[in-house]
Amino acid sequence: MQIVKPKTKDINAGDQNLHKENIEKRIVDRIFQAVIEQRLLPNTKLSESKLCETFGVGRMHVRRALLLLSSQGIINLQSNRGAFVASPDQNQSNEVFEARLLIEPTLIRTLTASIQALQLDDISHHIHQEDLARQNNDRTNLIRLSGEFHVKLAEASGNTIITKTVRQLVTKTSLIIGIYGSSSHAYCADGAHQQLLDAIKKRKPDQAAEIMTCLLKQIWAQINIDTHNAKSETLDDILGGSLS
Amino acid sequence: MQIVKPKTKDINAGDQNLHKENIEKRIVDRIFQAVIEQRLLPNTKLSESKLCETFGVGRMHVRRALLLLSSQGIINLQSNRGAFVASPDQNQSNEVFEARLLIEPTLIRTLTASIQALQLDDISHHIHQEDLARQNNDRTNLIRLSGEFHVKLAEASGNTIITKTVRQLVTKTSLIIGIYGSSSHAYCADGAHQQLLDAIKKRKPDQAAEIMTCLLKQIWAQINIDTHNAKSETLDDILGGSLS
DNA sequence: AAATATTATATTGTTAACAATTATTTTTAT
DNA sequence: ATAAAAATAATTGTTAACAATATAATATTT
Repeated sequence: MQIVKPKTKDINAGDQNLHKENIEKRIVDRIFQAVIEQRLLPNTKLSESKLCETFGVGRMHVRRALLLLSSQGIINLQSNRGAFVASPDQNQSNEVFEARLLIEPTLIRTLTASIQALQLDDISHHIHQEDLARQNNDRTNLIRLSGEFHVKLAEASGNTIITKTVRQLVTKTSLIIGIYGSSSHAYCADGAHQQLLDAIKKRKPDQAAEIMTCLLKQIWAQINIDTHNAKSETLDDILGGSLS
Repeated sequence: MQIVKPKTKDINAGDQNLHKENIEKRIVDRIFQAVIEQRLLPNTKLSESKLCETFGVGRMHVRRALLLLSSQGIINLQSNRGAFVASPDQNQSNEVFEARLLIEPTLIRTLTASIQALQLDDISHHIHQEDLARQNNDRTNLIRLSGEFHVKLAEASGNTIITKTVRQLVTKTSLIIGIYGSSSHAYCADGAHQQLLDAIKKRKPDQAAEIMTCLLKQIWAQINIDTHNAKSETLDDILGGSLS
């Protein structure tokens, strides 16, 4: 028997080849992250050539990534015009909160029974970081951490389908807050996450679910208030100041 | 002012141009449908050239559609090998049922309060069709109708996010049944859908949610039984018959 | 004849050129 | 100077050729 001919590709297959298959998904993740952190605001145009430069990939991969983002409602693809970060209207915003209210309280309820001590510690540490951001009035980080808290809870379920769905909803929530949220009330109420954690630790599923419900409803209500205020302000802006 | 030059494209823009922007999504829907109806079985290879012929579109659109299907877990893309209809393993199967148990009972509970008479009639008619299929031992149609029943309920919520999520879960369930389900118990129990409808009509949210929970658990349990049986059969097959 | 090696074929992955459309700038006319 | 028209540039959409890989078929060796 002869010596097996080494396949040059497999030998030097380090990180590059491992990830080469998921270029589109990596681009999608990066854009997701930028949306969550509100570095990418609604209606921002995502031109193909710029994305090619940014990520150092060919146009094909960028276009495929944009298709994926479009299918998840994070961007809108306009024919012959390009890709724009989504700008959810009132109706879409309601859909997001309805979906979150449908999923997350029940998720917490089931989680209360199954969650492990290690995961609880991780979440506890996360809440501490949120507190720091709040103390420093670091709004950007606070929005990101608030969102990631909910994703972390979903991850604790160990269910990748649920995790993916929640991440999508959280990302859209970031967009909604970016559009409609005032600077004052754009994230989860102070202490709510700690209360949630306590209820889980005490293994009180109904209480935990109730806190989650209140939390989400509060954000939703605040956004509706902000929207209402923003609309009247906008009207003034459009009509302009005094005529003198 | 001159007469505006007519744009030839817009004038004859019938069905063709209207839909031309969503070629990928239309391909995705067709493949979804084929999976739900179990015409496309797990591990079936979807070659690009054949799909091009089938749908009469270019390779680019097919490849983009395959990417979307892959991102939803309906197919697997293997590098340089092609696209294969997903074949969920035990773990993925559990994730699907856990997700359905998380979403659908709560969905029904909220639906009980909000659903309209017209939608109830539509669902009633749907159940009648299911009964017909059952009487005729038309397993293929029964699986399709059973799945569509759950999608119809999601649609009744008026929430496109929920609808999309449920459709995805139902489609995966069809795959799972295709793999693990025996011919006898591969769809929702007889009468369960009618019971569900009755509970909704009587505006009993808890009862409706409970029925849905039982229904899903029953399918899940049956699949686990079937899987167990299938495994021992497979072992015999692999080892072969007597040695004489 | 069976197993391996080699060649040929078919399929997927990528790139680059081209076509179609939109956005921008320049020109022209009032 | 302003507004419409024309020309230019930039961007997106599509196609087709090419490269890389895997599968199938053929030939070779033991």
